[in-house]
Amino acid sequence: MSLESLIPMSSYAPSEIEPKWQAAWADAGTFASERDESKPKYYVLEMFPYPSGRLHIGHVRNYTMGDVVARYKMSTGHNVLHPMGWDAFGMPAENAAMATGGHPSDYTYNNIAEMKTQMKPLGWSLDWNREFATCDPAYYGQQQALFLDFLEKGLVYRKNAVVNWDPVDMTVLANEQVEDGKGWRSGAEVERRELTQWFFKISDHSEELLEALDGLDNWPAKVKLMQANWIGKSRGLQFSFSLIDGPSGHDRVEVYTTRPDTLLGASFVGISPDHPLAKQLEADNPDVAAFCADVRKGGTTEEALEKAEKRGFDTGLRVRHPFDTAAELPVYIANFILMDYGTGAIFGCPAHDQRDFDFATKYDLPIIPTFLPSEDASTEFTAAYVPMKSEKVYYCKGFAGDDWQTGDAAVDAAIAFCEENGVGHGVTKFRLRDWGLSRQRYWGCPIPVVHCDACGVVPEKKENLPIELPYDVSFDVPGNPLDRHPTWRDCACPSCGAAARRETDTMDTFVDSSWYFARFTAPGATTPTSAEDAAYWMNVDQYIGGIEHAILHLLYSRFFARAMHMTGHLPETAKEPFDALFTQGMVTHAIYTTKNPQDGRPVYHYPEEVELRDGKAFLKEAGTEVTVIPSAKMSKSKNNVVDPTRIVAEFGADTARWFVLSDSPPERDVEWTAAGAEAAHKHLGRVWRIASDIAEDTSSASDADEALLKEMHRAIRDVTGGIDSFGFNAAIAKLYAFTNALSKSKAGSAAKRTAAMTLAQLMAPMTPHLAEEIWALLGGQGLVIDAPWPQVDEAMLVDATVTLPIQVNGKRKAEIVVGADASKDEIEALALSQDAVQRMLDGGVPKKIIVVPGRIVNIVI
RNA sequence: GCCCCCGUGGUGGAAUGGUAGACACCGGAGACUUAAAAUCUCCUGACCUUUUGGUCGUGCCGGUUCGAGUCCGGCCGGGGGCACCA
Repeated sequence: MSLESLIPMSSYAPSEIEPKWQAAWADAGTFASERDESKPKYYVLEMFPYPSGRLHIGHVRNYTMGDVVARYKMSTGHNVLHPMGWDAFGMPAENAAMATGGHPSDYTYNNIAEMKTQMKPLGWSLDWNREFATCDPAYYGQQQALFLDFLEKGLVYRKNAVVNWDPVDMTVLANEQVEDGKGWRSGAEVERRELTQWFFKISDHSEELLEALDGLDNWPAKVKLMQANWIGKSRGLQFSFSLIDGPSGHDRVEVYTTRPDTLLGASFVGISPDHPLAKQLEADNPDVAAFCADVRKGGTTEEALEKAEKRGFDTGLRVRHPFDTAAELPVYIANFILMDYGTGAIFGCPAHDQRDFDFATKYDLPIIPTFLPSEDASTEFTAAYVPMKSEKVYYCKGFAGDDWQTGDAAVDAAIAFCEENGVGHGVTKFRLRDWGLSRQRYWGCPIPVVHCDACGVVPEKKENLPIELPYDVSFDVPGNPLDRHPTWRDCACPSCGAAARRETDTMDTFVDSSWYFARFTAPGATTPTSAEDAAYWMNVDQYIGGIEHAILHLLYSRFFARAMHMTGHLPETAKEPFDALFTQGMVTHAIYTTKNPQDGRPVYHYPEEVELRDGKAFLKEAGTEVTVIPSAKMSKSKNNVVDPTRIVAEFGADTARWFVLSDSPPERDVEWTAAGAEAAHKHLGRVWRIASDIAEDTSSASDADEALLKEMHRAIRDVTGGIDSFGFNAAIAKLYAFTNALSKSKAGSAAKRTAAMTLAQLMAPMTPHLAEEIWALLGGQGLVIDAPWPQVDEAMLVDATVTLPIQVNGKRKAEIVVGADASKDEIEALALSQDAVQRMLDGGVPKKIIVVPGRIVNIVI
């Protein structure tokens, strides 16, 4: 035995390979992006992270998907922009400051440094030269400049809006800080309170934001549908009920309805507790005031309002029905009517609206049907009758149009009739509300305006930007530290120079994330964007992020792009900033739990404490059986968070990257399993071994060469198609199949080398380090990332014969192999001659034979 | 409550309306090894059947079609969003 054979054979060692190639890319400046008019540009962007300080496996999946696209586009000759930054303002930093006494700024920048350290080893093709955090004064100063331009253009205004008010902590709470209508710290019952706040006029753009959805061909249909429903365009009738003996200044109640065809079924009028009439009554009547105060308890979310028990207060006031003048309807203040939508007042038709039906039942109001499923009027109503508007129904109390007509037709007819008779007019309304951007918090972008006793609200001068957050603040008491800072609020009025006060509200963090994609095109510009860079790099060709952002972030960004165009910061072509959108699923992980024997409460165990035997899970130390909750969202408190840093240390970045892409379709959730990660690692080791063997192979050409090369071209076709269509899991399945074919092939060394180098190229977007290593091992020129993407030779995809399944009455009975150019008659004859078919026919004649060329034959008997 | 999505073997999943279960995990058998690990080969939806083969099968119920996991209607279950979490 020679000494050499005692030395263990070298093996796949990601800890050596990965830093080496990362250094090689850095040395070559591979990912630094600059304008280059000679190449087509490609801008790929993943939603930037909140710097929590810990990289999450979900981030790994998100950024690896973007990385696959970026690297693939680099290989197809594109000048790729793939930047990274930090969505760095927000509540967690303030909460941390309150909990630990630190400063939000220190907390945030430490987290950024920490997370960046964890991100680097993953080998993502990011251009770190363009990095910024939204809490950098250089960034938010430009955001303040945008705000001032929007203000000047009339895109921003002030009005009153309700917030969650914690009466004990004397502070405004976020929705997530309200639990069951109570403040999360104080436990006090939250009240809805009005404050004057800043708003973006997004509702002016409702129609356009809705219509432009049609042009977003590369957005998921579900996201467009959700946005369309959110914008909520509706056509209806707006008209007034005249008020009988109303308080002074109130002689009518203006209502909006999308179902004017049910007007003769009205049995009450409901107004929002925030309606001017309700406020007037509240001031005069202690009972009304008590009811309104009670209704204002609890949070402000639509969910809370909708789920709350439907309650009303009979004001004693009556209105006259516009058509049935004998009828008087009671006016209720009702807790389920929103002041923000329509006119803040409705009429209730209990027969055709379940909510109104419940309300009428509760307060003993009449239920008057206006249409029925048949002309038989004797049916008793136990629930509201709400057919599809496209369904024809019989109008027993119609006042316009035919007796039998669809709801849609009846609405149109009713609006026309009402307009002719001077009862209101048809109007189009949108559900979309203006975007309230004021936050009564420290850790956000200061709103650059000044309050002057003489001049009112005055915009800050641009040369004074950025209005920086003061560092010397404390978080020992609840509330906004800017409000109680001794000097920061004090300033001179930009208009008259008199002593004035700064606005202490900061901006919603959605503002920060509504234009960062534009800033990445010129992160150092002394204006929000640079015209040349924006023109070259915009739009984002591929945007990737979580489905949880389907509505708000994406809608706000679409609005911002329009507003930035109106103020000269983006070209017209960038009004829809994201050409293609992909929404990826979460990474989940099983939760392992046992019950505490004392109190029966769940105890959560780390995956490392658990071992699996016979399909069951047990605690390693105690041997106790553990309950497994599969596919749960990762949560620190449930001890089921997978730490990418540990995975990279154990298996390498390529394994982590390969696994998060391999098992599930990218738009769906993927469950992280230790077994899956190990399997991915084994496979990469196998690829490495196969390539190493091929590097030393010297066999001559064989008749297996062509089969291998045909397999290779099929792999090129399928992997390329998989990446193009975000079918990463399917692409990886093809790579497994191709690797199996390569491993079993008896082809000569030249063909195998070609196949293995192509395999390296096809794997490079997913496992770039291993791909570079194999490429170098097999004598590839330069870096694999610089090599042009392999091309399919169509001639290599053609097969001489094709296998067709034969069905009888839609069930597969046999299979035939025919020439690729076989005629229909030949195929029919061969299909009929099959034993199984003859048996089924039993001497009879088929009724019909369907031949789908290249696909299937179906014989109907 | 409202809007949107998803549901396929023991598991993750594949499948332009055209052979359901590709590819992988787990499990089983074998090869190699003194042994183990690693690696390699084969098997692996359920039920019936000696082989051959047959029947059932994509959450549930119904429909369209020569043909449905895929399209339509209704239900059940899970997830996302609901405007101050990011």
